Amino acid sequence: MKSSPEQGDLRVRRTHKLLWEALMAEMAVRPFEQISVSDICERAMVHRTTFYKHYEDKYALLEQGMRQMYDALLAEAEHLPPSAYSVEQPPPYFVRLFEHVAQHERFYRLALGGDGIGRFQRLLRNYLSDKVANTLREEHTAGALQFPIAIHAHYMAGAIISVLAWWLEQDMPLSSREMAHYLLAQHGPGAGLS
Amino acid sequence: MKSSPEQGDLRVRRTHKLLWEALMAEMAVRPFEQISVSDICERAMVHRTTFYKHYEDKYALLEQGMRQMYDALLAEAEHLPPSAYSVEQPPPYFVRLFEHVAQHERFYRLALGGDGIGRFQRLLRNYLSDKVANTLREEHTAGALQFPIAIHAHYMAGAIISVLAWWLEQDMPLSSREMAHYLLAQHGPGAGLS
DNA sequence: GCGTTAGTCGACACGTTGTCGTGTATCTAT
DNA sequence: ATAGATACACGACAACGTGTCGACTAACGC
Repeated sequence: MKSSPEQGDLRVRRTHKLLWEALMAEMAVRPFEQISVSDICERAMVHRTTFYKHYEDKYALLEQGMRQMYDALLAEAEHLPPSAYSVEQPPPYFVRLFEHVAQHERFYRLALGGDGIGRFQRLLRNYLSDKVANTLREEHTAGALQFPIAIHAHYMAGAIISVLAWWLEQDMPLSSREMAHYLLAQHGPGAGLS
Repeated sequence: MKSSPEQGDLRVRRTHKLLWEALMAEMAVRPFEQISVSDICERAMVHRTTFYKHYEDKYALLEQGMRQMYDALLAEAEHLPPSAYSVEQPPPYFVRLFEHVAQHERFYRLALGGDGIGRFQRLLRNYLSDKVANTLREEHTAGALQFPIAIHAHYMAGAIISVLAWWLEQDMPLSSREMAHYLLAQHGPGAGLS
């Protein structure tokens, strides 16, 4: 119990790390579809048979990485309600979101930039639209709805992701706080989620 | 000049059509990445060598189809300004947009649904954000900007695409006019593009 | 009708994929 | 520290998709 085992076998963790980083490096050069398992293994200096002992194919590897990034986001954000908001102070939830993206910049550049990773964008969009929908439901429980919550939620989710992508593409010229502020400013006061 | 040649060789047009429809049919079943040229040719009943005489690979085929859909959208929408708008009458530009998507439902289901076609979404997002940005620039030429036009434009573009995707996924429960109305209603009056 | 061109056919070398069995290094638990 | 389990490396393998070739046939446009 002297050294915390962190988790599992050291060799396994190393292999996973090597393969993931090799994939990321490869994706920075050419699109995912035309990266072969051989390419990944060669760069990772891992034998190809070893790859197949861990993943079914390259999609499984990508899926796991995506999943981990997604879980990290959930862990950071689950205790932050997106509703707490005053006009001058940008809501901590959205600030945190931008910080999270900045922190994992390399991954999000691949996921949201260029042709993007459709699968991850879908995951993220569903998560955000759920978050927004829940907030909307809490806010006007008795208030008359001018339009379906679902539309509003998907509208916001798409907008957020698009702005995130723009932010990354511009090499993050504004701070997370500024971006969070602008993001909600777009929506206008009194239009919900304010 | 009796029968209008439409364009070019009949055989070529037939082959293009067959290959494109085969690809669409195939994409309705399995994701694009794991569709082989052989699959497409088999379904299209076209010899594989013929495929390679027209396209470099399956990506080229997809690209051409995308391009044609995109050009069709431009042709329909270029003479419709997105700005002409009164609160009760939804703007013709957005109504037209929804109608266009409904008209080519099968393609847009593939492009925006599931994992989507990242490349096309990127094309569409850039087009929409340009459109929005131009409108914004015209509207308040002298008005003080509360936030960068670029952010606003990308915000709107992402929102529109996301709502379109939702609409298709729900099997289009609302009319194009209703959707266009809701789309702008989200944004709230006085928040630009109104 | 005649020349041109698209399409078919079979075959080829090449790279990638996924899966073996065997041997070796390295981790975990006692 | 040692013994047993397990991850990894290695080489080989068949199966498949890819992209290209030359020669033959069918269909189109003028």
